[in-house]
Amino acid sequence: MSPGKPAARKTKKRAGTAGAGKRGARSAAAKAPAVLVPDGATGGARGARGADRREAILAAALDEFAERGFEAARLDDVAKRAGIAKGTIYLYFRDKETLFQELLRAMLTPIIGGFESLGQTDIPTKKLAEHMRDVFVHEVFETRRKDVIRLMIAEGRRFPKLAEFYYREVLSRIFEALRAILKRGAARGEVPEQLVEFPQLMAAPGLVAIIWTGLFGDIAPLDVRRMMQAHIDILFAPRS
Amino acid sequence: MSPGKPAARKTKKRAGTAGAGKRGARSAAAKAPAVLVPDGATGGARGARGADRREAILAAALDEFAERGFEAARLDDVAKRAGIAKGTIYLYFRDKETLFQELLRAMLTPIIGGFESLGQTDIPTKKLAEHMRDVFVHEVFETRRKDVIRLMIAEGRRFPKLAEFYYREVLSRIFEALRAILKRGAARGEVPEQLVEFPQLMAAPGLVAIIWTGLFGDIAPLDVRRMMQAHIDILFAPRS
Amino acid sequence: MSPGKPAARKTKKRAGTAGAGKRGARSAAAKAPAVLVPDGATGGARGARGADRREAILAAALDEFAERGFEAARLDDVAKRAGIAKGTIYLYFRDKETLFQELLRAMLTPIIGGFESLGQTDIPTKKLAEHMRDVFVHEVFETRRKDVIRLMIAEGRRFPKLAEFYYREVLSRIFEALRAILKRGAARGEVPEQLVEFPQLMAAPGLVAIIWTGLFGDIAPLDVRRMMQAHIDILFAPRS
Amino acid sequence: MSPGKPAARKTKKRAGTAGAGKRGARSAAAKAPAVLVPDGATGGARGARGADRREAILAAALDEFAERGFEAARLDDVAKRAGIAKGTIYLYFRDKETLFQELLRAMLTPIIGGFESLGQTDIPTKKLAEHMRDVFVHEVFETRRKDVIRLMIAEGRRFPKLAEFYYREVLSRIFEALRAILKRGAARGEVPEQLVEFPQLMAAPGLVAIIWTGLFGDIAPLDVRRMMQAHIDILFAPRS
DNA sequence: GATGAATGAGACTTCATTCAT
DNA sequence: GATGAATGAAGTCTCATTCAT
Repeated sequence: MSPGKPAARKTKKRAGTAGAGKRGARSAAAKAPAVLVPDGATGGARGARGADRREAILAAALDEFAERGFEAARLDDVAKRAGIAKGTIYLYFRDKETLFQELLRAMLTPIIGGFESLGQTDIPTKKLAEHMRDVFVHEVFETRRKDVIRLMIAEGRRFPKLAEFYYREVLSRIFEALRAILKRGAARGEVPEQLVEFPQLMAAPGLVAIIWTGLFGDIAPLDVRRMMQAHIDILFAPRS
Repeated sequence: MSPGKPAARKTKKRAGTAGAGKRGARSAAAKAPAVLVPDGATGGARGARGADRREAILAAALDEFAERGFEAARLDDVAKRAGIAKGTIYLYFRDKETLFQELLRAMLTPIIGGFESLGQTDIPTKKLAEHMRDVFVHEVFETRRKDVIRLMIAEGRRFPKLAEFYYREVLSRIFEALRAILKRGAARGEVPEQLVEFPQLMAAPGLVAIIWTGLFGDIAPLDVRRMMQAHIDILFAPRS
Repeated sequence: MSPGKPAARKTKKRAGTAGAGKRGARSAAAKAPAVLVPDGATGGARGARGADRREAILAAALDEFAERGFEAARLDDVAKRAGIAKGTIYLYFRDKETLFQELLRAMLTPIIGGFESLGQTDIPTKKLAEHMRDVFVHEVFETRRKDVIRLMIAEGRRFPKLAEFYYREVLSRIFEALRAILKRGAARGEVPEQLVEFPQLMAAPGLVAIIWTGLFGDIAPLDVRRMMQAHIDILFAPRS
Repeated sequence: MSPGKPAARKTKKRAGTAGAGKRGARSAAAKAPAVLVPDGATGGARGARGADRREAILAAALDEFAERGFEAARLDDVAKRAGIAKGTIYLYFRDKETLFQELLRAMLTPIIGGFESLGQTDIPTKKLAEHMRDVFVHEVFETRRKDVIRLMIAEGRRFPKLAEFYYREVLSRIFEALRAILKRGAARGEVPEQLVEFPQLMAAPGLVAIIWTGLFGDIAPLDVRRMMQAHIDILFAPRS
């Protein structure tokens, strides 16, 4: 669970990854590709090989970056995990930085999809909020995407372009949609007015969940779902 | 055959360092020391020098680590920024990792102080919350401590010991105090019950503030104070 | 998801010295490879290159270590002498210490060969001794192996494992064989009894030869062959 | 006895000098000074302080150099062991190399004394040889001088001047005296003629003793005295 | 297209030496 | 004279990137 001693760099002998190389390496790959690549691109005849490779690299990169951060991750390990040669990475990505950025972009983009359509329905805002919470828990928190967001948080400052992209393509859109929903809810008296101006307050527990779990998950587990429910209950409490 | 002169190492002239001390180097030092060092320790005759140096290094390290992260920060730059020689760092810290950890420990520990005493007073919980928000804004958000927390968030996973320390020495205490306050507030009907179980919900906007500002501060400024006020208003809204 | 093992790092297994090749790299390489590598393994198309490099590094390392000792030798110079880049060394040896130890092991191991078979013959012990002296002079004293033994003597204390290896794999075997020979010789009255218990006395002039030549060879040359002959004459003098 | 792991340089914490600093540090100092400094220089009033310091440094240096070799020994440790400040060393010795050379010179010079007078007596050569063996065992082998000779052997090649000095001032004189003795012995038929030309053969077991003990003393102890006796018995065996 | 050996800039760390106190 | 904090050259080792096969 815990990432172990940080100073891994100094140990002379590599910590025996033993089985992990075979088993663990693919685990992420099995999940991620569907997310990273538009359907249909996978099934091709021979040319598909290239796309597969790309996927394998991205999946492996996610594992390594998530585990060690951008600087500490080694392309050597990414290659090993992807089951390819180190040089091959450079056939698909200009350099480490590009790999990192494309990984994050690829993983972050599809998040929006679900949210933007939510505003259409006419169900009670609280129900909507609970649905959003479920989506977050299942599609983000219990997913590799949680790690992607964590990476974004940890490294974002050093990749301003990436942060901007994330804001423009993801956050601003989500908050746009959210704001619309909250506005309607406020109009109906279901939600406090203030949320409209600061939809971040609505999302804050998600952020807490990701960070808390990452840092203190082992020492002080957090029941994320219940926390988010509590938050919703507070926001949507009937007010006088 | 004959090895000739054994390693006759000559020290080159100190020419290089001559005008070394750049004034800009002190920028952070001007702020941090007050935090890092107990008042009065500065003026001494003997040990003071050492403490000063230590402070200068910590201040410079904060700048570098905050800007680049643990791995990417170079001790060379830390030294340059502190206006000292590279080797001097090692007179005060065993290695880069120790420097990093001591920096965070030194900056994080004093955070608790202010919070723990808050529970004693008997003023309305909302007022207390607003006071806490002010403390946060002035003592953390508008301070280098904001960067320290950001560092903790970004690198914490790779320094489990540090994360544990932070949880044990800082967070758990703050939440302990917070929980007591909220309990009393809930008993008086000022605060929703759920906050007692999840005091994280109370602190969440602070987290949002730090991360948002760090990543999107330039693109999409956030009025942190107002956001936190909105949050308080929602939590303490009279409920039916 | 979970950070799992801290490192996916694997120890690179060097596919042994299996593949081989000669053709020297530099001065010492011209001599050493024949010693370090079994003949006939040269032909391979693929691995040959790697083995060559390895040989070149070992040869260069021998030069540098012999000239300056373990600590003072610089890998930079080893690389330069081998005609490769600094980093390349680390593709073949984990670190400086490993390089040093593998060098000594590789050079010392084959020494035993010649000696162990000597006991089989039935020629007079004195003739045997003279033959051994010739082997020593040609295979050790006039060879790079002389330097290796010098290194072993000079640095052995700081590498107890290596010293133990040398004793176990080389010396004890040689002395075993020697003792058998001397025992037979003593039974025949050709050799003084005492030599059986202290075969070191038989080998002592070899040690003297190596050390004397190393230290005073230029100032006070020593006719090693004649000295060893004198020693043999004394030991095998007919006694009353 | 054994120097421990060779890679001491890499361990983060210095091998626990703990007790050694107090106890071990003085051990050598207690013995060496008498050797290093002409009698009478010690007892002065106040000025003696300087000579004492010098002695302390030399004694400490011997310990450190013997344990780690010239390159690996750190002046910091020498100072610590001598109970002085690092900079003080430079008040007495120009630099590390000078310290090393003066140490060896100081320790090696007095060795000759005893030997040169031996030739005067008229006792049987074998008795003389046995006496010399006793002197060697007590004054060299069981003494710090053994380490000095070991150092000479290990580092001599890198300090040609020192080797030359040793040869000129020590070895050549000893062998001169030895040769005279052996010549007389040979004339009387007590000793084989050949020894006169190669007195090294007489001294060889001493060399073996020092080196063997240093390298394999722990694994395969050697009864030095008996070995030397055996050697003498062989050399002086009545011959037909 | 793939490979992986090779490269070499660059990071951390050590330690002989200096010098202000 | 002593001190020991400070210096910075130098050494080991890592790893992103290249390129011949």
